[in-house]
Amino acid sequence: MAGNTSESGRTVASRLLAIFDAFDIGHLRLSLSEISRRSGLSLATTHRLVAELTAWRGLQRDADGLYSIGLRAWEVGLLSPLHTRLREIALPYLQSLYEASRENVHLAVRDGFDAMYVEKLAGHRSVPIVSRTGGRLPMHATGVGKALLAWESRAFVDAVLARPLDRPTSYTITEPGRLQRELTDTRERGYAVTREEMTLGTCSVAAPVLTAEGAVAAVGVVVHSVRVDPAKLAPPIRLAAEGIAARLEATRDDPHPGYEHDFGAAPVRRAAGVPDRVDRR
Amino acid sequence: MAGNTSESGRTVASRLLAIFDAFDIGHLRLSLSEISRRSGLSLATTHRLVAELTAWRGLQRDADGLYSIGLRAWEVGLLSPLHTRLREIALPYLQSLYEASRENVHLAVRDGFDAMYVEKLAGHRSVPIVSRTGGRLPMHATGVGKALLAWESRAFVDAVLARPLDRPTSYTITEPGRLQRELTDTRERGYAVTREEMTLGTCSVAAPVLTAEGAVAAVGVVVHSVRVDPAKLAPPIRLAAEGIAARLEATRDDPHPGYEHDFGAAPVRRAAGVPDRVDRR
DNA sequence: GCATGCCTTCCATTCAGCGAAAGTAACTCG
DNA sequence: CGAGTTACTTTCGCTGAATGGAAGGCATGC
Repeated sequence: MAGNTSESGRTVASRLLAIFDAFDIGHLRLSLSEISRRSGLSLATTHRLVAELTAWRGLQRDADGLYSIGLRAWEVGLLSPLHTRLREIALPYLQSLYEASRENVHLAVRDGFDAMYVEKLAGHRSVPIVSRTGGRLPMHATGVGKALLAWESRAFVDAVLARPLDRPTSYTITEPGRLQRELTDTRERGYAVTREEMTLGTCSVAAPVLTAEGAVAAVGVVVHSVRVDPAKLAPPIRLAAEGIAARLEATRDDPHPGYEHDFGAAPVRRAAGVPDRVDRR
Repeated sequence: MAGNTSESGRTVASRLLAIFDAFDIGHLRLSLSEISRRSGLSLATTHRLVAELTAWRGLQRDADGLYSIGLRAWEVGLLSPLHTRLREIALPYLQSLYEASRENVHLAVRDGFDAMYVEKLAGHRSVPIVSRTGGRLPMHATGVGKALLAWESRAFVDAVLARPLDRPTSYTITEPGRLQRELTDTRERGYAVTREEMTLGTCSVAAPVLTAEGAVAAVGVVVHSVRVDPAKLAPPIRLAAEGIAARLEATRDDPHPGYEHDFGAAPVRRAAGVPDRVDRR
């Protein structure tokens, strides 16, 4: 870096991003020292960069001195096409699906080797489950994951199978051969089914959102094992997935279907005299 | 910066963040040159920093060469307490409110001088409105905004009144005196009401989420003007707001109520051989 | 074929960024 | 009560990472 010593070749940008990387779902609030340790940066560097991030409100410092991800980071993240496009288009379909089934409804995409949950609808009556918006679960053990995987290239599936596969329950399918067959079935059937492979007592049915790009997302429903009949559950899910796919194709060039009247498109005010939080102590 | 010439005193970190700032709801997809222009960075610098951000997947480059906010930025943003705590706690209450009213239900916080929408529930039947998750609207013209403002300090309200106030409709209240009185009424009444002040034909009722910290959020409902009776709408909204406040107070020290079983808390895999998107061209 | 716009790479210059170290502050423990 | 611990903040002199101009490549369009 510009400067003194230590790990050469590391850019300032990578250090700044390492600070974001220090946070995850199990570490939502960190002290300065913890950020320093988890990011591998010296305390002095961490201090300076964290201060800069905090001024931008990518981080926020709570009353007890701990840092967490800030409002501005949240705001910027929501500009992702995942939110503004995919989720926006999918939401009405997911809503209908939820209202028809009153069960957990999921929208997921593939990210690396994980299924990443973009949206989750759940009511009081739904089975409580581990997924959460912004969360990741293994592809081979979830409905949406298998739906995504089944339409991936052979090479990609092989890459997945070559890795050690998590086994959250004793029903989880981790044998390459069985999983391969499972994926073939899924593709022929048009939808994926899991039976207690992620969580004991719950099953899921999921269908891919198929566009010219392939399976860009998957829609799934999670229910109690006892009340499941995949064949009955599947048609409305497939319909929702196909509806989303059609809307995606139809609006391919429209970056932001829906917000023609974009009030609030004004540039974000930077700090300058705007009290972030009035001190009430 | 470490380096050549130009605007001295600007840090690398601020330049990196300026790249994020180049995006907003009206500019979801930008070319490299556009990012360069909008951020005020030289093309070479932009190129380098954008490349670094893209490698981290804070940005993504689409098939047509345009950049947008990436999956990793979205993922990190969702670690904000706004999402993991406030929204998580509030969601069941908002759901009930939605199911009871079948109208647009909002959860908002104050950010600077704006009301910022943290969550929005809407069905087909609801009035179509301008708000969106992650969006901002002026405080003086919205239900949730007035609910937040009414419990702010006198000094803060004065600061708001001292600024030029947007006037989206002819019903918008911008006269300081009237707005002050409106806020006093709101505080006495316990909830805020707007009548076509943001959008013609719609009204809203909103209540603050009051904790020891003050009005940390607000819950609101937006309906067609014709079918509105604020006094009837208010009780369930206040109940929801109070429920949320109580849960917030009760879980004050629990950073993440709900995810005891945090599957997926594994550290995020960095790039290294994980195909972000298999090229299917 | 020339102009235009966009992206990428190269490179000499130089100042922003670095970490050690010292300072401050809040607790704990004997 | 003082010594020790842990966490955070600030200072400072050295230096190599970051910078932007320039030049090259590659599309469009006229």
